[in-house]
Amino acid sequence: MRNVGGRRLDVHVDRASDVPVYQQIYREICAFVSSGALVGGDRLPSLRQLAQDAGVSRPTVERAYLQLEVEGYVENVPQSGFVVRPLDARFLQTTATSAPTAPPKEPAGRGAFFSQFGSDARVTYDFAFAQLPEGSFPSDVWLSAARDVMRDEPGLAARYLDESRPSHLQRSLCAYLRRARGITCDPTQVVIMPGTAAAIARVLRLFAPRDGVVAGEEPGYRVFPDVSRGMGFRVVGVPSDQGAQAFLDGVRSSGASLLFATPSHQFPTGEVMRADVRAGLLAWAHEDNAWVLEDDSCSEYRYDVDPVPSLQSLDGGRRVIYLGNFSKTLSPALRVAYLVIPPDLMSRYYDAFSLAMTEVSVIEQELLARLIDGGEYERHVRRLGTRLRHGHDALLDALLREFDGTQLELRGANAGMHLFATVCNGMGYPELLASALAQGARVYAAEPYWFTRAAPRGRLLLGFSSIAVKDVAPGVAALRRAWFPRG
Amino acid sequence: MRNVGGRRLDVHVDRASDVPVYQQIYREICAFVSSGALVGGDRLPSLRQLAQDAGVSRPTVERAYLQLEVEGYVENVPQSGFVVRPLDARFLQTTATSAPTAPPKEPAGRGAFFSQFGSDARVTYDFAFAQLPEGSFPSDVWLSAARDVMRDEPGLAARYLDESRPSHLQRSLCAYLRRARGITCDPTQVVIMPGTAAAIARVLRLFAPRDGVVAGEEPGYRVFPDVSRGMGFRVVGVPSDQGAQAFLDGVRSSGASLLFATPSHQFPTGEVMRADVRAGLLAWAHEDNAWVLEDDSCSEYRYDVDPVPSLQSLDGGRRVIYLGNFSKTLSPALRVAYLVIPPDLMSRYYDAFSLAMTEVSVIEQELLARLIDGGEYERHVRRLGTRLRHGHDALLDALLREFDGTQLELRGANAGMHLFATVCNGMGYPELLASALAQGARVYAAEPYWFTRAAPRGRLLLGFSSIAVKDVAPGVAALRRAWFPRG
DNA sequence: GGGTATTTGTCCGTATGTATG
DNA sequence: TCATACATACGGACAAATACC
Repeated sequence: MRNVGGRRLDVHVDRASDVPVYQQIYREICAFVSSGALVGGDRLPSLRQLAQDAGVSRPTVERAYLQLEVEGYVENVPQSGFVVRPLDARFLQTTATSAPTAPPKEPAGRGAFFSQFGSDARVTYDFAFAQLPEGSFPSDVWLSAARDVMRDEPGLAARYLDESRPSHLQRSLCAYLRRARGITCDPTQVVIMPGTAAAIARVLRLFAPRDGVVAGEEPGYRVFPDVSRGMGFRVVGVPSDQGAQAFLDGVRSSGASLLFATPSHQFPTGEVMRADVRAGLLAWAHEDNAWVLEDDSCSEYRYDVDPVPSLQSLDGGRRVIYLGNFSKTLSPALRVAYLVIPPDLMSRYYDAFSLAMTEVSVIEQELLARLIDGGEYERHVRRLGTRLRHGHDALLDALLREFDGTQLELRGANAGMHLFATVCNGMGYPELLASALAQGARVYAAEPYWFTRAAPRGRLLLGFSSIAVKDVAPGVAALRRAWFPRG
Repeated sequence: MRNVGGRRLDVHVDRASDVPVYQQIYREICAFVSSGALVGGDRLPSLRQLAQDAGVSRPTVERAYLQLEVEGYVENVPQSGFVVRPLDARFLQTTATSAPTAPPKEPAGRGAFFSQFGSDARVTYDFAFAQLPEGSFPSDVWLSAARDVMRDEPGLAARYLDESRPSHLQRSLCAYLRRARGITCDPTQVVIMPGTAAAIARVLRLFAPRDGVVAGEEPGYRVFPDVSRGMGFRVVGVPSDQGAQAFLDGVRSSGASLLFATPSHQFPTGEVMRADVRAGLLAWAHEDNAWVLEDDSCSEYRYDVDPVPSLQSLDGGRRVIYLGNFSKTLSPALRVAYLVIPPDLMSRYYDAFSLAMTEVSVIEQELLARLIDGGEYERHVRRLGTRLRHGHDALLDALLREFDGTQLELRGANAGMHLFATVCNGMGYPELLASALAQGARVYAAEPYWFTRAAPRGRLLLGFSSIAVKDVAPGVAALRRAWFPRG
């Protein structure tokens, strides 16, 4: 056992430093161990010795040694001294080598993908399609509900959630879905998830890996095929833009055990799934023991008639997994979605997720539940709906005024937050977007929503939810100048 | 084409009903279609005809017909009439059959699992081990930060998040982890996840399905093996309670490419991973091209020395994936955890999650970032730390007073939120818990934290984080009465 | 077979009670 | 408290399709 107490251990203390003295001593000895200057079996200098050598008080050294002992660098032999433990220092990072590494490069295209949704100085007229109007979030009722939660439930934040009983939000959503969407279910069937993608992934977990094929509307909400493929499923695209027969044929021949669909407001076409198609879909699900994952997002906004009923309500919730969220009504920033699991899937669900804890802030859950119970949520949705209708009417008017039917075909009017347009001027997607941008207007390509076939030309999304009503007419005029300059 | 206009369609309107007249008409016709009373090709009565028959005005009928048309029950032949579409009604739920189904049965044991964490009238002294003190959540700074966010960022809630740049919270956490835990990373390496389980699942997604074996400390945080198995991994348990050599041997022979570990505060034993073991672990990771998932939860609370450094900092973040959360510092109800992905895993990460959107409320993220930036977070953690120390000291004192070393062995003192105790009275787990409960005290079995081997007898968790200090001494006396009645 | 009367949907507005802010 | 907005129900004028003479 080498006794380092013999030769002097060179510990330097800088009293001017911001780092406490005991930490300086601790760090230097750590560095000696990492660098091999101190090796296993070496004895540290005695407390008094080092205190004297470094010119500090004994308790200061003691504190450093205790830290070293707790961390296991040294062993404290009672009434004898501190002995360094043997240690394989080859891969220990010393301060010298811990230079900041270069930030990892992100893949090409990622930035472009996200920044298309970001702000851009060149854009005067942004026909964004899933954003809410600036300032539409009900901050005041939100904050007041937050105050109430903090006052009424002081223990909520401290406790781990007790998931043995349905939560307040599960019960509130169950009642809301019953009166608003005709959904019949028990609160235990309601699952709160952090966003639609997470909800889709959870549903897919009930199917992997036995049933390898799933189907989704094409064009359709892109997240479904992306998540499915990421989890190892094969995804069949069922044509959602070529009529009822093509759709049902596609479903029947898909061989899938799960179909993702948006019956009350197809994304991106904005159309309603006809009653006969719904009936055919349910017949398929019942006969082939398959399931429909109904994404009911945006069903709240309907400007000519009442909201169309959910597929789940037509089926009595037997073969339909229901999926909704708050992204289009309160805020996409909330990241809250909810599933209703059919009774016959619940045992599968419990097998996989019986002990899973919720992944959504319990505080925000309680808050949401109160907004729903108190009726503030539905009032807010109604108010927002009329606001959106003004944007819808303005956009539709302007488009019909500036373009004729041979130039622009429109689908999905009277609902949602966007129109689905086909521009018939022969331009490809990059050209359509770039020429609009050159006139100060931003529109969005529908191309990404095809995922197994090539997208047809000229399909665009024109959102009316976040653009100011006064900007709609000049924005549409800009689009006409961009696409039909001689018109 | 049958003309239903000929024979009268029996539509009854109840003017006393709460249901609007137009909806009553709509519903009745829907029911006729579902039941087959109206079939494909039938013509609906004309607007005027039905209006007269039902005794309502024409626009009312018009409204019902428009709803039916939008939903696709009928086709509108312009200026001619409404024709019913053919439809396969076999699986359409009619109102009669949609009786509420019985709530699905949950599996046995689920309720028991969760209710062990719930409240229980028999419990006077609850030594809960992961709960925070009632009222410890900083409601006032939270609410005031919420107000600030709503005021300063009115657009935050309306916009979809732009993930092309690191978020505020990513940057704040990066700086915090650097100063508090010695972590060197770029903000792009920080991933915000909705809870620890979700974070573990995301890490595992980087390894599936090529590397089928993962390893975890045993006993250890139960969520890791549960999530891993749920995702199809084989989990090897590495003994964490049998000394350094057994642990390192276990790691080396595991054949795993990922090890889950809690170096700064092993769960549940509460001990610190010694420096020599850390060095050996890093050597294994570097030599075998394996990765360590370091769960640094609870590292903030250390009552004798400074918090012990993270394994990630010793490694320079090369082979260590760092995992932290706010469950033990702010609130488990928040459901926020964070990962730091090593640079050499980032390309794999981008491959899988490049386009993934965050799953944590952006509002809460902004709020957390402000608490961190403003120093309120660290102040809160310090304040909570001293409060927990009082509980720790009281519990340790009481245990050493009531029990002697042959009756009760203690581990993991001076840190965390619980002590790891071995009761040497020959009782099994049910008996230990039940006898304590009979005296009004609740303690927690460590049994679930063994997942490949049988748990040894008598290991318990005694939490000191949420019990009132004044209750500690009588609670411990109750335990002594329960376990050593003659003592 | 063409003009006309009738039936049909379509579009315009208005009144009223209720809920909202 | 009161003005406003909204949902519901209603009536008339118009135009296209159809049936009939």
